Amino acid sequence: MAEKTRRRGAELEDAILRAAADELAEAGYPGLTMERVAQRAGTNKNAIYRRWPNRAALGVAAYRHVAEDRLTPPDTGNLRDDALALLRAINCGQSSPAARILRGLLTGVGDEPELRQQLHDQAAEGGPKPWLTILDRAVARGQARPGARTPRVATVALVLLRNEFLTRGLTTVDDAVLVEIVDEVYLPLVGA
Amino acid sequence: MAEKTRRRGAELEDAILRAAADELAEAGYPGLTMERVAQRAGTNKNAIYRRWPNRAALGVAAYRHVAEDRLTPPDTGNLRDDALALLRAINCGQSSPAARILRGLLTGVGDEPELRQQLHDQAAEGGPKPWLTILDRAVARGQARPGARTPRVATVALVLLRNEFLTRGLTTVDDAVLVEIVDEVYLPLVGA
DNA sequence: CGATTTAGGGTACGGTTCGTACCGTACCCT
DNA sequence: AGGGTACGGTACGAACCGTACCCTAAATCG
Repeated sequence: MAEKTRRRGAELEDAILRAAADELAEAGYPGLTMERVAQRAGTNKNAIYRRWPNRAALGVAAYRHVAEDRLTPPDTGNLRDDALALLRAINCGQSSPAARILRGLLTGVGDEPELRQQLHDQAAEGGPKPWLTILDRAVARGQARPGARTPRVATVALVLLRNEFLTRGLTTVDDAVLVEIVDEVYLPLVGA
Repeated sequence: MAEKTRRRGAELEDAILRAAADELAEAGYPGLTMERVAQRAGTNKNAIYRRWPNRAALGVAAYRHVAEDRLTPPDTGNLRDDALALLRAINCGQSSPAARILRGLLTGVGDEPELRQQLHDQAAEGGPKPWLTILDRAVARGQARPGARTPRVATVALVLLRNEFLTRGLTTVDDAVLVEIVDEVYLPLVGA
């Protein structure tokens, strides 16, 4: 009968999250179906609903699994190149399916502030940490003013890029836009 | 029987759009249901699907119907107050229930690039024009550098506020956030 | 003024998906 | 060995989308 042993606990949970992440990558959040996730994970909806209360929660949890690859902040010795490298990594990089997924999640989470908070915190494209890192180095080199080291200021370029994704509905933005964001906004904003 | 004459054409279309806009304002895009719109408009889904191919198209059309009021840029004689006034007008949405609807649509219209394009073109909280207007006046007063008069730079505050709406899922942002956006980002960016 | 065309009203239906409930069974622990 | 827990399978109700069908009011035209 080729019966494998019945999975339990963490092993099964991991399989579910992996299946959900695959579905997200293939069909995006609108295509994330509980039944298909269950089938792909070789289990049933029961095991899913015992862990997450609804589809949105599963989606957010699975997104965690996908977007695990943190951006490692570049260190070119030049703030402009660092910022461009970060934007390009988000834009072209492997996280471009992640952008689509994130967009779908933002639409689907609805009125659940807790899930939105999770998305916003850890979320999206590495969060504020890499930006604060490159800013710290720039301040040390005298290329940025110390007052710029706040999350709001540091992530302005990220927010502008995200805005391009959201309003234009694209998964990739023209490189000239990245240059424009850096040269017209980011450097004048944080520069000394 | 108090039978009113059967509505047709533009009259019925107007009633449907009005009902859809009301539903959008109350429950947001996820709560926009064809059957409820039909019931609220005193008709049935038939009349709706004869005019719009699907739910998303109806949502965008309903937004169009109520989004006429443009923001008139304030003129306080002070760039900081002008910018705050614009942000507050968008935030409170008192100028238009349309703003709230737009937020719901932006978060709710998922993977339909055509509709997203329509929203982005015609809409978006007044667009860059009022921001360019207050910047022009500020430049004339010596409160802003001339190079800041580009759409990308001028609308940074708007984009940051929109980002708050989208990532936090709120319909209203705390006023302190507006002040932070203006003082930490906008003024340092455009100031001379 | 009567006949024809058009468009709205009412309703039912298929398909899909969410989320829940029930029941039998394999696994873990003591 | 025995019990509690968690998994597998399945069926079900509810909501919603989009479509189909028939009937009727209204506009249009001969």
